[in-house]
Amino acid sequence: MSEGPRLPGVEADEDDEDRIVCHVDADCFYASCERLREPELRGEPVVVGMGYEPGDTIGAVATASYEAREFGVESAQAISTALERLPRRAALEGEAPRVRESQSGSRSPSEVQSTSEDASENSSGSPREPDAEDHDPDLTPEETGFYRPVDMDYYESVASEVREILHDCADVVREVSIDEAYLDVTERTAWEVADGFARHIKDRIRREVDVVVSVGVAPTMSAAKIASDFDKPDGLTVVEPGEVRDFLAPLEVDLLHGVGPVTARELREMGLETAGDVAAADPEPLVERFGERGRELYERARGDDDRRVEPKGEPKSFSRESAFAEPVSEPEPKYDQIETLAAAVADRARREGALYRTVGVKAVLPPYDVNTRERSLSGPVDDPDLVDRIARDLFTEFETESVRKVGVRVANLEFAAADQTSLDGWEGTAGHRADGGATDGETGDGGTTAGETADDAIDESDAINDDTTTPSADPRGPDADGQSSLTDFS
DNA sequence: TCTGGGGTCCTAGGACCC
DNA sequence: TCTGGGGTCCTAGGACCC
Repeated sequence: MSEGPRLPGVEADEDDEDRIVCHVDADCFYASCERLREPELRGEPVVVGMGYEPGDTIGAVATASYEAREFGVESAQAISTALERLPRRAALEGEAPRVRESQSGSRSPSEVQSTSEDASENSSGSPREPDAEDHDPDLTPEETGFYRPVDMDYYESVASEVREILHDCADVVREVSIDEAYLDVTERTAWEVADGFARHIKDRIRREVDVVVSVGVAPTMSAAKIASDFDKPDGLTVVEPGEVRDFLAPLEVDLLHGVGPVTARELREMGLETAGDVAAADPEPLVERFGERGRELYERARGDDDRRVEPKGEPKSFSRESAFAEPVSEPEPKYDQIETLAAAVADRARREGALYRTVGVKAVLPPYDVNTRERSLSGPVDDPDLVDRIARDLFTEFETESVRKVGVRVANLEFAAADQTSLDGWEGTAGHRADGGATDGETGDGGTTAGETADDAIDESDAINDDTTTPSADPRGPDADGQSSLTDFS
């Protein structure tokens, strides 16, 4: 096997074949959540849009219910495109205001009330949406759907209920995203009854949270992932050891995890259409073309994957970005956005207890030209003003460009609570900078850290002040910020 | 599909160190 | 001063995932 040296205490190889890995994947999760609090949406086409406001036509599809997908609405599609294929139900209400009631039959008389509390904090809660377009007299209700904006806080609350069940069903859980997780259930079940165990997980989630999930069970993470996709929605697929390669063989290459449109096209150009083709191919050309990913692809296609299910570690970066309704050339709106995003990112980091050592910006120029710039500091900081100043400075390059989207990011995170002192000690001094402040013992003491970071902050702001030429972007001026940093910390 | 938002990992060149 | 090899960090871009 292509196994590196093992850490002491980890079991030997033969153990790997005995893992039972479960991949649990909620079906069109955001749409399911919307139906939880708005039961009238059950059975209807539902589209949840990101960057979308009720009644608007901007944004993109985050999730489309299966009913909506039948109209050709797809994930990541522009809302404007989705609306062409599936007009808003609201567009009918001016002419046929009773449509919804007649559809939902003898449902509880308080159906409108049930959403009124949503409406109070978020005007999107009511099923009645503002009309954005002219009514099409030829539309029937059956040809329309409901559009809702993403509400992550609510989805997160639902997800945490699901998560609780998952942790109850497995010793190790790796949460991949809000709607997806791997479980190592080796100690909880056996292959002969894995099917029933997976059924049990599905049933519990359905009963206790009223969310539908698809489950894949397999001896490896990659096969379990594909298995859970195999029979969506409400799927349950078990692939036992020894069956993996045959299970994968007929699948098209783009169903393999890590194969997107670009790689799929290149694989096809190499004459590899299915996972079976990849598994039977000479791995060398794959490695030559795709590097390590090629090797991985080859192994995964053969069912070889020795990754263990492990809990997810700390995040590596935080970012926020936002698109303009149309490309912007003037500096001010862009700097305003940068300022907002920088504040949001810095706030997030602070809430999560993260220090950051790198600040970056993103500028997307038409047609879709992604540019990133970043700068690393000599030590980790928690300094919102600094994030703002560095972000502005990095962005000056794009000041006068036409820009359709901007973003701000912090990375190289360090979490105060994390103690990994045993692994990256100070014996390899070569790689370390002279200051070494952050790793210099006493990591728990906030005062020390703040002191160190204040120095870094000042160094940085000085450097920026020197070449900041923006005339009047910031009324307070960079100097004022530098001063406040200094007084805050020292 | 004319393009949202939040992430991860990989690659490649250059700087810099030993 | 030139040459060599190894290692790490930094930056930019790209592919991919949900």
